[in-house]
Amino acid sequence: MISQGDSAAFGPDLSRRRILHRRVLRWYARHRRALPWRDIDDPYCVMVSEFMLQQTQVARVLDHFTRWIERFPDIGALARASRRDVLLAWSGMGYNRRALQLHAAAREIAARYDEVVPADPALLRLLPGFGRYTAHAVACFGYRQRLPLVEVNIRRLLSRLHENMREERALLPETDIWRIADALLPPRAFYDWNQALMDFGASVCTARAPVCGSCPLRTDCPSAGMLRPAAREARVGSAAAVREVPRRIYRGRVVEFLREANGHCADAARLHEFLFDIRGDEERARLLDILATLQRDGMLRVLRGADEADIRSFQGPLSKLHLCLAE
DNA sequence: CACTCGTGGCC
DNA sequence: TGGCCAAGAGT
Repeated sequence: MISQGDSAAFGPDLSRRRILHRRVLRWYARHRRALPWRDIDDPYCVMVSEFMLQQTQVARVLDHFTRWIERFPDIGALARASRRDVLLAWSGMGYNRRALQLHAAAREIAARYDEVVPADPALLRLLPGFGRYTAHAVACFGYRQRLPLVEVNIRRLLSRLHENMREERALLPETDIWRIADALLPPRAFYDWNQALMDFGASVCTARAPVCGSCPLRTDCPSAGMLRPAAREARVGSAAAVREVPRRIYRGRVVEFLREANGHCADAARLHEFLFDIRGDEERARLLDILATLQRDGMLRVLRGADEADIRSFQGPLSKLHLCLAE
């Protein structure tokens, strides 16, 4: 990827870019967090950390990462594990499909690549759960390859650094940010640079109330001191309008319920009681819909006489519907 | 491309 | 207190 070389704040100007690199890396040397997946040489550990970190704060991952590595120390161990054990070990992390994708990726790496995580981002990109960010992150942090990264922290930071943003929530389009990230990537210190930008975005250039006053980039940044909080969305309709609970909340509760079933099967009637205070036809349909999507995603197994295509068409009493965590 | 996917902390 | 947010990916 080549910089467009237009009016990009730092793109064409090499000396300004170097100043920026120095300021960020100096800040990083002073304020970097000690993270167990940082500056290690095991691409598998990097891969695990990157999956855990998808849409998840560092603090939560710190609670799970080391235990996970002890439980599944390498690609082979994870590939040989059952889905059930993987889902149990993932408890508390959220977005349970990530666990299944990590598992599926490990099995594919074991089968196709002799348990060696590919170094080529184009190959990584083909594995389940690997988008552009994760493929570049594993190649960069696992194999020391010079590749740009864009996730939420970097997107926010580079947006503000590139243009005068007026609202905290405002972001430049992601395609623009990838181009900017590529143009700003230092020739040698790219590993620390990528790590530094994420730390910096998490603690200085934050989503809400960024601390521009003490920011080492404030003289470089067109948005410094200009960011105002996003306006609150006015409530539409009646003041008491209640937002419906998203399906994924119930999905999470179902999976957690099945984890605690401790290997035994649960029947849908108990799940129905567990999920809903008021239980009518609507709640029954809601439950069957939830179970159908969980089954589709391979998170649970449904045991019952007839093998109908869709659980949603189940007619009998819920107590006759037995299910358990995926094998 | 807008929507879906968990969980918990934050102000 | 409830809406927003967090090292994104899949559809």
